[in-house]
Amino acid sequence: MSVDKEKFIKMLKEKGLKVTRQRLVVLEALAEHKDRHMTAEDIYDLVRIEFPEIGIATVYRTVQLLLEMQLVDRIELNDGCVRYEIGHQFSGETRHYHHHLICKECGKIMSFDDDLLEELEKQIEEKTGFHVWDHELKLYGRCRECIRDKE
Amino acid sequence: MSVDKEKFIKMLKEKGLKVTRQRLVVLEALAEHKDRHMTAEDIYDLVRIEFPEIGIATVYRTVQLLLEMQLVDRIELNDGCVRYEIGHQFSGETRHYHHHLICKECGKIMSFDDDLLEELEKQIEEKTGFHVWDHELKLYGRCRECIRDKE
DNA sequence: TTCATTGCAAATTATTTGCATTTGA
DNA sequence: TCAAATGCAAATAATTTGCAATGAA
Repeated sequence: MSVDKEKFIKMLKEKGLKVTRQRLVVLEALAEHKDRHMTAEDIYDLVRIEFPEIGIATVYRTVQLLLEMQLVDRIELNDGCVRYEIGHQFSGETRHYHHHLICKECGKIMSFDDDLLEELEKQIEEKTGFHVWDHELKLYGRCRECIRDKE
Repeated sequence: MSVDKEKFIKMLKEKGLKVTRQRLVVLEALAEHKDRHMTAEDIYDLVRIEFPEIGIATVYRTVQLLLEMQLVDRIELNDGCVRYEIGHQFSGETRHYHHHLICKECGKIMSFDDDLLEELEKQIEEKTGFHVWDHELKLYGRCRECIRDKE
């Protein structure tokens, strides 16, 4: 965690931006809940526990900044809510393939990593001339637990 | 186009719902602009040309109905707008794999069909026990035209 | 000190809802 | 005829913005 924080601080300074407690606290909340895929409200609620004075506008502004810095990713699960998760890039990986398994029954979201789409990207580039930079894959279905509970 | 309309009318009647001009006009707008990936506002603007009395609430309600009937799909391109497109199912295909190539430069959205992910789905089911019903894939990058213009 | 950042409240945007009126079956 | 559907306007929800006060460099 603290390594991530150092990186963030360095990046802020390089950009001539200020290192504020608000910014650090929002980043921490995201880093400590990689799995939760939080909305801005979720982050706000979490962050207020240790920083009650923070305003939700600051959370939105910080999340926006983190998106621009490519430290977090934005996900929409077609339920109308925008969610944020700490970028895989940030966790030390080279290219960030963040795919999601979304259970339509319990709403749980699982992440998984895979390189299978590189072949597909290559084919698309050859066929259409479209150059792929990044992709996002969502798989909807039923998770193991929900399948078991229904049997 | 008219075949689609007949199918929709049949489905409405089966559900005991009424066939209204508003519903037909919204469906038509979507069918005639498969490629446009329109927001509710876009549909509203289009539909008002030939039906100025229509209210935007009716557009929202109709689109909602079409989603429930699985005649249209919902897409979010991570630009904050919810968009709708006539379902591939509706166009006669069996399973609807609607993938999108999104150009980050000009914003153009291209659809393409592919079955390559069936193998991936199989692997996921084996490894995680998650049963996949449907998937959605978005590929971000630069389209052929934008690449050419920059050279 | 000094300008970026913040918190607050008001504004904006997208979508939904209540209700009186209209309309399709 | 009569419940379902519509249009309108008001309500809600999510996000953004203006601005005076605050705080990091």
